[in-house]
Amino acid sequence: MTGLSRDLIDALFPADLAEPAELEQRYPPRDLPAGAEVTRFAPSPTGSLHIGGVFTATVALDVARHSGGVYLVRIEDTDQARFDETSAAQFRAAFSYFGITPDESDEAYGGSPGRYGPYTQSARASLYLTYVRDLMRRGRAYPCFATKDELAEIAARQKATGALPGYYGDWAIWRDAPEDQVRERLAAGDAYVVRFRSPGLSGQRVSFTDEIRGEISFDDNRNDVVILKSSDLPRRLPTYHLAHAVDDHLMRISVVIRGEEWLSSVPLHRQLFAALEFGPIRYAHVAPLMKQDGGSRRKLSKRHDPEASVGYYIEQGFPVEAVQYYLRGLANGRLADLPLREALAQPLRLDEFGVAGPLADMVKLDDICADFIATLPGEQVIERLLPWADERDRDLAAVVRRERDVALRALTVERGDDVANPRKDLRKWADFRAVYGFFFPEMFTLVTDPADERFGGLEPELVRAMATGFAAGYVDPGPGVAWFDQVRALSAELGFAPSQKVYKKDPAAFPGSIADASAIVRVLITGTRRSPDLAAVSAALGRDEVLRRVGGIS
RNA sequence: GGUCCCGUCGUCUAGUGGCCUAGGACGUCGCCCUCUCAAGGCGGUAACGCCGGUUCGAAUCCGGUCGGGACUACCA
Repeated sequence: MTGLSRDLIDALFPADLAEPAELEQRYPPRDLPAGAEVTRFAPSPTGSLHIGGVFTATVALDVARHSGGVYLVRIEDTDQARFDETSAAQFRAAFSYFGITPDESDEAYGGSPGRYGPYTQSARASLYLTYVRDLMRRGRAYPCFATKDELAEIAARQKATGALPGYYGDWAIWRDAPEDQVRERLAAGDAYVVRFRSPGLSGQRVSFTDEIRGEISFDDNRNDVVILKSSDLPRRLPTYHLAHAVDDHLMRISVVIRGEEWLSSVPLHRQLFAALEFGPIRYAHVAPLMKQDGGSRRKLSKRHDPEASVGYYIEQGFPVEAVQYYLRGLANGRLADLPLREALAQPLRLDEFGVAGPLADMVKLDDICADFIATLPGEQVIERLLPWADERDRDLAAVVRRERDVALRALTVERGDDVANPRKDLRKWADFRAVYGFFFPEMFTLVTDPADERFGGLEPELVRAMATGFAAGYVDPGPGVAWFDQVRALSAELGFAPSQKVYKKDPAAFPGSIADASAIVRVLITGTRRSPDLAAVSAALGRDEVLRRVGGIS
């Protein structure tokens, strides 16, 4: 393990690279009170954000904020082939929608650039090179010229002989290659990667503490993993492993909160930290959100599940607080039993996390959302609805703005401070049009055909008689007025059964029951057979509008 | 295949040797209320994966087994 000579190594790198010691000074430990945590969320820019990302980011942000620390966003774009340039805008929109704006990040992501930037890995390329060179100079990393074919062949032989897969031991053909062989390939212009010289011995165990899972032990890493990608790529970028070590150290992250899929890489990461002479870092591995798939479950996937993308929540207009409340409940079960406002204010605790991946339950989310919106005063419903509608339903936004008073009155129907059991008919802003649209004259189509199927197949003459009679004797709803009595009386006059019970006893004796009779009025006033309380709707609509609607048929 | 993680009602969970004939929430079913919905009230349904052991006593501790998941890339 005599390394390569210094001049050979240095010739591989730009001459103006900083030394590790300089970087230590440029990015000094943060001046924060004891106990303050520095956390980060590090997504790859491959399109829209995954809801699991919002989950992890929420946790990271919460841990930082509640400890008086810093939460930052770093973009992991070392895989230039998968880079999607729409990501920045989508991420930023998602952060802002879910209220998880970073303290520090590149400007495009909503945070303010701090002194630990840049916060995008491709812009940090020379930083990684400093450490790769340093590792090589100290014999802890080496160039590897193995081609894809050679690697495939090694893997095949390992499989055939039952050997453990990987690039290690005798299989690591470039690990101790003589210097002249390296020079020869270099001179020939062959492409190479840089591999970490793993100090791990086969069979050696290592253990560490995960902030969520507690004590965990693994076989130590023995693979000489690639830390710097191929020299024939347009840009010399590191793999995730090296980037993680360099960035999280230089950004002075105190606890790495990331997906569970990284758990088994921790032994490697610890070797890297040690080789790089970085201080220790803590880890918390969060289980992924799952989706029921037939008899088993799998990770919620952007490809297959619309609810995996944050775009879905934004488009549908799920209220942020409700989504946050749901997510926090999944993180710490204790919070799911608290009222929403309290649960949102309570700190998330890493050691209270469930270790198994929870199933994302959209039905439960709906319930939480409906509950939440039901507690909102009308003014606030409108205030939250409008920004959503401006983006997703401009016609609706225009109508609600123009007729704000109508919207406000509509939102007093069976809801509001004085109502014990408010209606829970809105789960997300996209529901508004369907549920409340009929209140707005401009969005309401008059029902003019007495044979309309919404009347349920009643004789057109009967429908017309009900309409005319209702209009003729119309009494406004008000205090002390039993508004529905006028419907009841008219219904009896026209021969309808006074109740479902009576009607069912002898269906032939009546054209229908009071339910069918009131449906006529309901359809005329609201356009549908299912609506909130008619008296309350009529009060919100006002006498003129009610009569205009009922008059559509006579 | 190997390594690791995980395993309580359909779902999220409470539960850390006796308070457990296993509690709550969502769902679901039934009833009540009722002019239709949305709600609301009341009630029901339903789980400790399995097998051994330790113990006076186990959902809780141990071993095994089965099942699920992650990783095993020059993707992150």
